[in-house]
Amino acid sequence: MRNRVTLADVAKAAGVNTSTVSRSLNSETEGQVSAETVKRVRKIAQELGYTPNTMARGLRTRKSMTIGVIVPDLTNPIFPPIVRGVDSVLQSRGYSAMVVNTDNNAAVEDALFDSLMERQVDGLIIATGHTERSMIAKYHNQGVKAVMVNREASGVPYPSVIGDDASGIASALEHLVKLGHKKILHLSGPATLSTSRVRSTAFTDTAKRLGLTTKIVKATTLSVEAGQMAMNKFLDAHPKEITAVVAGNDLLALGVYHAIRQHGLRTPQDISVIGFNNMPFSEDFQPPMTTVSAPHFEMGAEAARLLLSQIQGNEPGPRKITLPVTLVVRESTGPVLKK
Amino acid sequence: MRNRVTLADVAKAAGVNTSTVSRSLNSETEGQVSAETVKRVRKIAQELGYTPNTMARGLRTRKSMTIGVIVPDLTNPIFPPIVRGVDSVLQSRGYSAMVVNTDNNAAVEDALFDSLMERQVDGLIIATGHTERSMIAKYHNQGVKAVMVNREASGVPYPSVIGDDASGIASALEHLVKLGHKKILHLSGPATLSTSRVRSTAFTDTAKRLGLTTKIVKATTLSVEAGQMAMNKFLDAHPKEITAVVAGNDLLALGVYHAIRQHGLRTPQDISVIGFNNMPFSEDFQPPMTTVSAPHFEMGAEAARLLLSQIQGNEPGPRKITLPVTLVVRESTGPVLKK
DNA sequence: CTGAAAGCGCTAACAG
DNA sequence: CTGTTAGCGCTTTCAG
Repeated sequence: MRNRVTLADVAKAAGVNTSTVSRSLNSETEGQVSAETVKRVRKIAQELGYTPNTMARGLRTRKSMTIGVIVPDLTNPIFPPIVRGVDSVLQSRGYSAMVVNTDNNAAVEDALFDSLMERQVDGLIIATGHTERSMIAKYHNQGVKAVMVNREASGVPYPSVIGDDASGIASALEHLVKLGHKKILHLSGPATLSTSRVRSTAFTDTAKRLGLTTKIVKATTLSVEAGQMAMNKFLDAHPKEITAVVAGNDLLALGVYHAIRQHGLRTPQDISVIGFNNMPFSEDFQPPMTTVSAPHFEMGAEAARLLLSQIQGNEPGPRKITLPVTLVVRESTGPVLKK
Repeated sequence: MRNRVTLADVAKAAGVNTSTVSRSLNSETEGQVSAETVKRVRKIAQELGYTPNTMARGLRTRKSMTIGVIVPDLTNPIFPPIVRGVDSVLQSRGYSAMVVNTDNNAAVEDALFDSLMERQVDGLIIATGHTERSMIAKYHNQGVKAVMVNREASGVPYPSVIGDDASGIASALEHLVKLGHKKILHLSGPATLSTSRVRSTAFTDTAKRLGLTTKIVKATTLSVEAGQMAMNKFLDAHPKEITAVVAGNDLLALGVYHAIRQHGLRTPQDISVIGFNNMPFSEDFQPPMTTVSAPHFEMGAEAARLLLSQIQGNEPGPRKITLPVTLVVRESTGPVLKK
């Protein structure tokens, strides 16, 4: 199967050496060849349908021109935009992305990492929130270039691109306060995720500043099911104790919707709900979700830019890029109703 | 950066030839080496942290162990499950997927295809519905192995894996008829997409069989916006002409929701709506969407299986695999209300 | 400006 | 059972 046309074929047809063909076809070296020859060689290559063999080239140049992108699960709607953002800058620079899913499983991640290394990826974009510190260390020890996205970077040797979660949580709480809410629950994601920790901390800090009465409940994973379960449990134990919940992400918030409904309550009349991420279609939920919008596509693009610059030799240092987020007010939040 | 340990390093450390190391490390050839040597070599490879170089191997074996997956847009929620399905079987067989997005742009697709060829992918999984016949021909002429997924295969030299769209549309219409609907609109996707055509035809056939009064309107793309626009236009021109709409997919159906709301009408009280795909979170829409559920993950997995079998030399022939779909009844459909 | 030659890391005959 | 020898297709000195 596939392309049998090699440099040698083109060389023979053009009556020149393979090195001349190579130089003619590569824009960085075509200056070393007479314009005339370049033109002729290119024409012949075209006619013959020559396609460079990336593996052969990579073997020689020690570059694969591919970037590994590690996500927990592509099925989680925040990742496709990130991946597409990554892709948008990679593609324009001749790179390709190889996306892998860890399903939040350390063993899987380990195997996937090895697989990416075997494929000689030139760098990594890591979007798994819970990556073990040790895993990151392993990457770094092996001299792997990487950038983290949607993940806190503290104490880690790689640059990272994140949304301004703290400010997002703050505006969520301020919005609720304006609506008259004073007793607010935070349904947090698991503490193993850096984003969960950041949002939790921001919640606590802002609530204190605003003088609110708060509760924090942790969900076991960032999923609708976990959110629903945790919220059901909370409502069972503390009915009518809160008037609003700020969820760790939209999936959790959706779980909260379900739990609220299961308890015969309504959103937002009985309990207001705010999500995080503004994932696709959150405007179409029932009710349309008030949520903090993070620029996922741009985060991916920025991460890719950072990585490429690192690959080109620019020492990065553990830089941290924070992109602004905005609260999108829809219909899952409303004023506190008097009883 | 990266792994400097090569076969030669391991060979030297073990006091054997590189070929012995190669044979020892590869499960298919380890039988050619004494068990003792295998054990020793593997141990040393392990200690040295040897990682095979896929590019070197691929150059030699003429296999990249990577599969190109061509989708229109990863951001469309039906594709992540397909990709994960593909991945699930690829991974277990040592292959990796390289996913690219065409954005339904022929020029982009062309460039992406070239890029995949340069990367020496061993095969293609094509999930773009509108791929030009000529593009497919190009693939085939180049001896590229491929399987199509979620796309009709007629007249095309590749096997394909699709959902049983016709039966899905039929059950949708039967469901509506049971609810008393007689005047039904089909909001179809663009005719350039094979799935749109199949569903359209099925709609017409079934409606005739059921003796229904129908209309068909075409949206320009499979998007919420296009669906909304087309439906708005229809409602402007023909208010109260229909009591239900069967949309070409969930995105279109969502657009229909919006248009219905914009016209001050309600779903399902004024107009019932049925989508297609049962995309993630369609149960959380407002209202929860009645839709035809297609087994996307399994479709991807099956496509990967077919492709791998083809790569292993099993002549495929233009086979077509149809997976069953099921109507999921939720709250966007209801009985016709008397005026 | 162009050719010759070497070699990236690996596997696959071919010998022994 | 193991070593020798090529060579996959390409880029890159090094000569000229």
